[in-house]
Amino acid sequence: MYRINFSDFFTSAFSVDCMLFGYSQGQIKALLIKRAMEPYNNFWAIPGDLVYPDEDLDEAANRILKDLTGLSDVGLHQAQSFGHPKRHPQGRVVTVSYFAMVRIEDFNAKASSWADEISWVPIHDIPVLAFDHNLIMATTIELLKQKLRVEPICFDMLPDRFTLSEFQQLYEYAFNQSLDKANFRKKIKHIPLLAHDEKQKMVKHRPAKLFSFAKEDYKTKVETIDYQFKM
Amino acid sequence: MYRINFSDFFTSAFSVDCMLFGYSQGQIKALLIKRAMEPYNNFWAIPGDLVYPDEDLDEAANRILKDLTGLSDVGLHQAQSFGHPKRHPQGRVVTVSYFAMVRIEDFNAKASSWADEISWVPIHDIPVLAFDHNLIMATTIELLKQKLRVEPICFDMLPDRFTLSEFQQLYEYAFNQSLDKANFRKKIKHIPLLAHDEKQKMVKHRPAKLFSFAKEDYKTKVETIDYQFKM
DNA sequence: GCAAAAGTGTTTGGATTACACCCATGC
DNA sequence: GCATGGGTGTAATCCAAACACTTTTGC
Repeated sequence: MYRINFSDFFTSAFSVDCMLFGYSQGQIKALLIKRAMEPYNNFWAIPGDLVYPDEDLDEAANRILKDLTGLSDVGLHQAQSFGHPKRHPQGRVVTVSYFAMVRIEDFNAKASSWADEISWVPIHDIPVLAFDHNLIMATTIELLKQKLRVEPICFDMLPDRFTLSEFQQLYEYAFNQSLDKANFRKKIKHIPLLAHDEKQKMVKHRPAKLFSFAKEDYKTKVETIDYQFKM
Repeated sequence: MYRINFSDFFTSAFSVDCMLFGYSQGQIKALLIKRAMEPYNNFWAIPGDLVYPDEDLDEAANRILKDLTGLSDVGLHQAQSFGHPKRHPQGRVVTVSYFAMVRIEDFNAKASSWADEISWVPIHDIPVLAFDHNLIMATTIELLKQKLRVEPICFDMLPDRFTLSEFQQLYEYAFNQSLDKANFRKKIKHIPLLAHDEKQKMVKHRPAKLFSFAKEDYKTKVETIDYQFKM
């Protein structure tokens, strides 16, 4: 029935690659680590790790995220799986890629046992990476962009309180096109935002109003009316 | 560094589940097989198989498709991976789900070594399935619906020559809502279709014109202008 | 002629676009 | 006062929904 023994199928390992995306200085950035071990020693890579035999995929992704950032309860999104037989030099390792959005300012990502250096790199300037990580990165960034269009995940990257221009610039960077300010503001009218009395400070022009995303209102809208976030 | 030996990670297997979708009698249907072996003997299940240690994931998906239908060169779409440690009773098996569209009339799907019965089941009437296949099926159907909105994959399910009403009914069934005929025809104006002189036959009403999807024109449009299929 | 579905035109209101203009702040 | 972005209004246009109507076939 099979050309090998049944038990010979149970000789593979799994890893989870966990992409972190954040937003700062008008750019969407991905967290990369510099590997401090073979193979691909000293190459930039996507944070990832092997999955324990008794661990669920989501669990492993959360563990890696926790190790790297100290954060838990971050919304994780599964992207794609990659399984070329030769993709890992030390054996058959199929990897499942995940991604999550974080606020870069909220924490200090720390080097962990597998890395001695980390860096936030703009998604439009990704260098050559270890393994097949360039393929994984490119595929995942495409998925991120798709989700930016239909889910309010941008607010997980923006600061808790943000200006409408910051919001706009995020989309301008993601889709690499400039948008008309007035039209952008009309387009987002449907999104439940909370306007604060607080204003921007220390800017040498008219200070902008600060907003936050009204998550609860959003959830209610989704459940009650047939609301679909759209950008 | 790890709480188990490095070699103990290489004790897992992975499988590929390969959902086939087709369209007949106004319904989108999925191909299910009745298992003819333990575990879950006699349960309906998604066709799938273990992946050989030297086989890529896409390759395995193509192999299963070929075994089942005799078809190759079918557009396969990767959906999601499922890895709960207890999802398979015989060991750690992570599964990657794929789906593909086929023309049900074009071939006779045949029972294979793992199944003695197969059936095309409307996606709105899926029974209880083996393993965690209900979860996999539901997730994949959602993805199918998403792709129906932004990629011309419906034409892989429709007959080579179809009427505009058949086309419309496919979307009506998928999204479970009726659509206005006149408006539907305006909405699809942007899709490159080829009108044939041929007409529907053997119908007791005005025969409808037959169309096919102009795949080459579509590709050109995507490459030259910034065209995006949208439904 | 009648039933049934194919196929088309018109009106309306809401969204999208381009563009112009005013406002508040630091220096 | 001026530079810099914040913030808003308007008119033209496109698009989608609702609905009515004509056409072609079998019986």
